[in-house]
Amino acid sequence: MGRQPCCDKVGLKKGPWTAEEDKKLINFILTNGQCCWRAVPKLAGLLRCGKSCRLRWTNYLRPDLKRGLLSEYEEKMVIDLHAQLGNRWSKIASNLPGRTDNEIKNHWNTHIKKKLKKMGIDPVTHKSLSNSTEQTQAQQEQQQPPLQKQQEQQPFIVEIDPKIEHKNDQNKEPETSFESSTIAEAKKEDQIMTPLFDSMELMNLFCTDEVPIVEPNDILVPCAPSTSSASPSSSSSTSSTNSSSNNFLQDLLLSDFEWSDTYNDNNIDNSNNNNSNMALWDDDFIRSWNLLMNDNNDDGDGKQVFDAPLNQYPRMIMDSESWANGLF
DNA sequence: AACTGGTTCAACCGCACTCGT
DNA sequence: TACGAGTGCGGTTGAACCAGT
Repeated sequence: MGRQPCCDKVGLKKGPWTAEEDKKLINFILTNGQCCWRAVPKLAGLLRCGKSCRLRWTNYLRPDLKRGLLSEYEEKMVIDLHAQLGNRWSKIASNLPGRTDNEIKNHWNTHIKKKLKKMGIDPVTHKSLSNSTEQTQAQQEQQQPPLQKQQEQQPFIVEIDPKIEHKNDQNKEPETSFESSTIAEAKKEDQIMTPLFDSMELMNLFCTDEVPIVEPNDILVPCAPSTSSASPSSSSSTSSTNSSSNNFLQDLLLSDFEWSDTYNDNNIDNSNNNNSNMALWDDDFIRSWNLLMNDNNDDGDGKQVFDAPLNQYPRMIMDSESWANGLF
């Protein structure tokens, strides 16, 4: 017996989301939190399937998402995690706060794969490409040692968040021999997390899979003064945990802001709790939400840079006021 | 300016998994 | 245990964008 489609596809809209749809979805989730995705489109007044709504939210609208290309550091993490986990993008993403599996998958396919090939590394096996002669291999290794060698030389070891792994491994995970041996051994020794990098440790404490259900009272915060919105200089840089973003809440006069209990529970043992929170609410976050909250009624002052039919809102520009006034 | 080929990435599709009954 | 609904995941697609000619 075949599975029923996730939704009745008749009359449902497909393709790129419009700003209007985004607003509806955000508005609904902010008001009601994330509930049954199947019901979301109906309740939110969207002609979309629930799956599409979930995807749109998790991959694009979620407030904690970073924007922009992956940093070198993140790229390294992806490569190393991929060496351990293979194409399990969601697991890889769970070790990269603010990044989605889709984003990482795309970045892998478009950037990292090529880079590795250029470096003479097979992106699948993470070993030197076999078709090269030993000599050229040696040359390549001199120029750019394969991953394992790199790790020996400058031990960049991406460790998998044990919380995530243990959680996931409650259910059997078909693993390749390569990765299973690595991970299983690490588990045995119960030392998956080796704090090679403090920032790494910090980052691992936040898992995008553990993003709290966003409750309205978590997000409906006083709107940031427009001056704090997205200075152009803070472009879509990938490392959002800079000093300025660390003061983000203070900048917003939100010192009493707190995450929901769920979130706090997840981070209760995090001595750097503030920092991890900050990572969620950085400049990019404000900017992206500003982008989303643009009102179509914007009075043609040049902020709206997309043509109505295209509705390629990801690239539109606007200010904080529109976020405050446009949606609620 | 127009065309073309390559690149990027948001979104879709279908299968797998989890959970409740 | 079996079944169905809901959700998650990874592969794929296609429209938009970009660079070269």
